[in-house]
Amino acid sequence: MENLKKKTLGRRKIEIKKIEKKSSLQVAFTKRRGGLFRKATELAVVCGVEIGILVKSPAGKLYSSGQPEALINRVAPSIEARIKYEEAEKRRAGGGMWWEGLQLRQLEQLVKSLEISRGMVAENLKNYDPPSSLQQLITADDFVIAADTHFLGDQD
Amino acid sequence: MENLKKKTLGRRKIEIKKIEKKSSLQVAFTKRRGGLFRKATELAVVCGVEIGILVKSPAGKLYSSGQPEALINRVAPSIEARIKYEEAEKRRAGGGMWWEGLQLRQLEQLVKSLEISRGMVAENLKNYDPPSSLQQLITADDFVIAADTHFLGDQD
DNA sequence: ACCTATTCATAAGT
DNA sequence: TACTTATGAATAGGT
Repeated sequence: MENLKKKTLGRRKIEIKKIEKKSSLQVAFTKRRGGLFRKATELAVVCGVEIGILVKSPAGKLYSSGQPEALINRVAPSIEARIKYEEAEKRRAGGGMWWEGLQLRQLEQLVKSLEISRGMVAENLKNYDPPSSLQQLITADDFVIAADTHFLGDQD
Repeated sequence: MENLKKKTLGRRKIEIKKIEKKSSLQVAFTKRRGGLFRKATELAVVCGVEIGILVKSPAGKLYSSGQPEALINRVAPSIEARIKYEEAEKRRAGGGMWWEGLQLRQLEQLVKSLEISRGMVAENLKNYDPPSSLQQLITADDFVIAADTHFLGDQD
């Protein structure tokens, strides 16, 4: 006679809250990271847009999808804009913002440093093809860059 | 008598390739961006990890989920590490890398600028709470920062 | 924007 | 760790 017992209970509804059991968390992280990166790739292709994702794993490793280097070129301008805005806002409102303690020279230096790094990184990355052995150095520095399915290391 | 006609065809399988019809692309982008950000938030909560996402829309607007500012602190070290690695590699292999044209001083300046911006941004963001009116300036500069569902603007 | 049939993602179990 | 599968969740197309 056939075994009528179901092989699994199938997917079951879960609460969106931190999983405490370590082995379950590891499995969930791997599955969900894969799903997230796949969705991101689909969105990028289907809609023809640029996407960058960075995920720091429970073990502290860094995974990426898309063009994470390009993120600097996206984030830096927003920070510059914020600083410029808040500098104006400070004059109008009369102080009290977080950069109060900063010297004007420091502020200028920050903006300039962002401009420099943004420009140079963008320029140099144009014809940059990462050597695979780069992985080792980065791992040694406690930074693992893993592009989509090409992830590294034994954990996560 | 009941209307037996199905109300919709339901979801249908699609090829993962760029949608050309503009209105469909707009709808797909909005839906998929929302889905991606929701998934990212779930992953962050369920697994207790840090995530940053940036998406540039078809119209050029920038949307984010997670802590995009913090990404600088993740990406910058990897670029620094890359530069340091390749500097060593250059000496070993005898040249031919992309930074060949850079003066040593420029290289040092780049690394230093990344360190400065990383440190200062991290320090200052600690007790930073963005004013809502920041949105306007950033929009004017052709950059829209939209955190998850709190997105801005009329398009996308 | 809403609906819903259908596809897709995934929690558990093995 | 990889595979299975029942079920929950996301979404394509229509309205």
